[in-house]
Amino acid sequence: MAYDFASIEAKWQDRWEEDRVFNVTEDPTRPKFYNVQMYPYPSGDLHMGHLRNYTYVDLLTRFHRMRGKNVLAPMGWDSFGLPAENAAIQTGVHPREFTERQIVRMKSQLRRLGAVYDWERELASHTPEFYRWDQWLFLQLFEQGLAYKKLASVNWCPKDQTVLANEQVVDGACERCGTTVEKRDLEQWFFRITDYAQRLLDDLALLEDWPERVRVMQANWIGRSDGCQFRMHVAGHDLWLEVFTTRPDTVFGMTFAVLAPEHPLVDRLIAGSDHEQEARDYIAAARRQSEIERMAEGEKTGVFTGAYAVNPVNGREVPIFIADYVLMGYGTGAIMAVPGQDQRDWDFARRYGLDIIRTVSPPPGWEGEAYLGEGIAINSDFLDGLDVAAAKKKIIAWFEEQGTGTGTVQYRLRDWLISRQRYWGSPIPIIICPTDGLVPVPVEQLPVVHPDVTDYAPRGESPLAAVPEFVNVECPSCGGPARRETDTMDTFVDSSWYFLRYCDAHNSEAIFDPAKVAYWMPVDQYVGGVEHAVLHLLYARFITKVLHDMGMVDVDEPFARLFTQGMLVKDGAKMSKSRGNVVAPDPYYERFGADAIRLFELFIGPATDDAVWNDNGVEGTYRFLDRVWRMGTGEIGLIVDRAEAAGDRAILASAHRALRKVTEDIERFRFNTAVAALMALANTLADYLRSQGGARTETFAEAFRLMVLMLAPMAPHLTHELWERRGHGSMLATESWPQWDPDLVRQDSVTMVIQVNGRVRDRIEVAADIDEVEAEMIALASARIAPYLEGATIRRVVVRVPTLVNVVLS
RNA sequence: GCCCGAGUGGCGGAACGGCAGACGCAGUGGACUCAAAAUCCACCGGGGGCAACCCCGUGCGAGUUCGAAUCUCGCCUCGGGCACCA
Repeated sequence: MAYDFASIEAKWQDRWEEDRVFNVTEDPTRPKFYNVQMYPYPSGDLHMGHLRNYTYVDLLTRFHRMRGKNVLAPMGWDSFGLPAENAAIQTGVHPREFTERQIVRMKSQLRRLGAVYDWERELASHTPEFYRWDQWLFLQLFEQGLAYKKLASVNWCPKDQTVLANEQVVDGACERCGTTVEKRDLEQWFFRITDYAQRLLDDLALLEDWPERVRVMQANWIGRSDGCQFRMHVAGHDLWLEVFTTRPDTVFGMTFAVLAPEHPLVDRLIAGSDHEQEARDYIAAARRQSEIERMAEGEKTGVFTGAYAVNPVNGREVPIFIADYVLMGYGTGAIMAVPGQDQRDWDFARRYGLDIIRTVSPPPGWEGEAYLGEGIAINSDFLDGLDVAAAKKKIIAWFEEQGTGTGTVQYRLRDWLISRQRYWGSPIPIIICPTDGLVPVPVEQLPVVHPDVTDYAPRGESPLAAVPEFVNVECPSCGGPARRETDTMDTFVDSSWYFLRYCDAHNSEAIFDPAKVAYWMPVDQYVGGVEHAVLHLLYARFITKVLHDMGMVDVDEPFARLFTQGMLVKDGAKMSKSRGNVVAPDPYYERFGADAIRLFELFIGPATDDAVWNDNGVEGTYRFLDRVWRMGTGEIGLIVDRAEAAGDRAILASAHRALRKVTEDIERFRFNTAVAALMALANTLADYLRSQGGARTETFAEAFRLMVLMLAPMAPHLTHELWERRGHGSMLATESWPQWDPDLVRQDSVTMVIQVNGRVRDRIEVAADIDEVEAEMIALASARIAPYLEGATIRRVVVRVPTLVNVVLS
């Protein structure tokens, strides 16, 4: 009888829902397990690559549930964002309608996989019930000075007609559409994430159960540099130039200084100088270029200002240049240039014929250009003879004594730009009043809801700006006429706190009840793609810390354990709609069923690694499941009066060993080997059945029962049906995960390998508790190794009981 | 350029410093069948041998060790992250 997966799947998907098996509440008597998958953008159809992730999370939900945990597995939708809006531009369909249709579709596909969630906590960021609290959160940050608006040079995507956060610019292009990003000076809203830079960096150390590479990526992104900021007098001007350097120890080697083209002092330095026109042309050219164009030049270019800076340590006057290799956004936008110890300065000095002075002695035989390594200070007056660290310390102390400089720390991290000039996001709840400035929308007026518009096309400002009844309001403070802010928030604002909202998803009085959050947080297991290593994961950590500081969340870090799964690859590329290499699951559902798909997704390779799609793989796991089904549903034919046979203890032992392996493998996210262990067990049981002439003994029934329990989180439909049919109970999902019996797991006899000079020459079955003397005796008595011993001298015998003896001959 | 990973059969991959290739896919041969599908059985890294067996083999080259896919060093290749960040 073939396995009728279609009706079995439908039956159990209904049962899990009707019986509310995975709906949970706070229960202080049981350990909790908060299991969250990064909530998806509702893009509609799931392909095999997506199903891999959903299978992992669902397996964890079911596994931990069976282990007695109070498991919360919620699901929601990251449902604001550009795809719905771009679809609206093309079709005129309201983004809400489009989005909600996609959600319905995606939900049915999750159900079809057999993925279970506490759907009563479902949330979607595009709903006023949700984004009301986005806006509330914004106002909290605003009150604390953590949300602010400023004129800044920002990244602008000309295609999407909106600004982008630094984190959303990849290789100088828009992360979403790939268009080269431009720089524009615009008034924009920022979150002051830089206030948290040090804590975000320090607390990475607490995240022991995060992948190392994600922590490294975040640390690099935050980019702490310890250095020194000092000021230099501009000769002949009443001006001082502030520079930042990480190598203050090399200050005696400064032969010029450089300002970024956007530096505010530039104007005054060049005014009236012989070089004024040349400098203005250069600055204008630099402004026209994007950052990647600037970099693509390769050669470092610049222009002399005509002014000189006075090196505070030796009074030497050095020329001040303007060059676009110095960035306004980092440090002070001005540097001291030490070509002897910095390759970029070296390149520039060579091009413009500037002096090069070495201040750190390179090792003998050094033939490179700028020397960046360790060494002893030279040509540096009172620093001479010191190593780099000591020289840094001494020169910083010197600057501090003089009052012209100080040791400082710089971060690469910039404030998070959260304004977007688009429609489909949370409106920023601010009113701009000519008299009172930026006035928060009173909390009781939240949410600020999108008005419907007829034209979604981006025009450099949000389509909301075209709706007078939305824009024109009374100032809540003075009652005078005012305008609403029309920018919406970056969707990463939504995703930086949604996992808190799941804890109390329907609270209409507050963002959440801190007591409920205290029960569920932190997220015990967070699962998602590594592409979020610096975006979402950094923002979520930041917002959690802000809420922690407000006393609303007791934890300081949101995600105790992070798992970043590998991607599914086909034809040499990540499976994705845009690449056109997706494999749709439908034919596989129809031919092999959800459990076979799930099992293949688990089996395909290590969960952390990218895996290559194989068209025949699902059929393979289907064959395995079908074999299990046939084994479990054949005539039971229990031999009750049968004496225990030799193989009985062996198959029980196999089942218990598999149980230990499967348990440990799941705990370590080694799902592929867990599946392999179950396949091996099924093979063992099949061999046993054959040896018994097909009769199902009680021993078989027990071993089989264990196998069904182990398989339950992986292939839930089939195992639930077998469990019920075999009379074990009506709901496998709530059964306890079995415990292996150490007596059965223990091996009585093992294969001992006998090597001669490290090469295997014989294998002998021995008792597992054999002692070293006996092992050596047995080994040396082996007929197989006798020929090797002839005429040779035994130099040494290495014995590792009970598995190995190595006879070393001279 | 800097910082991480990873290189094992035809393929995906297994392997506490101790039997390389578990498990599966593909393939080959066989059983069942009028035939096919499904299922079941056997084989399945390369070379030699009738065989028992032997030799070679985990990207390349050294090293440590009784013993290395695994540890160390140096290369090569691929993937990822960062990148005029002073």
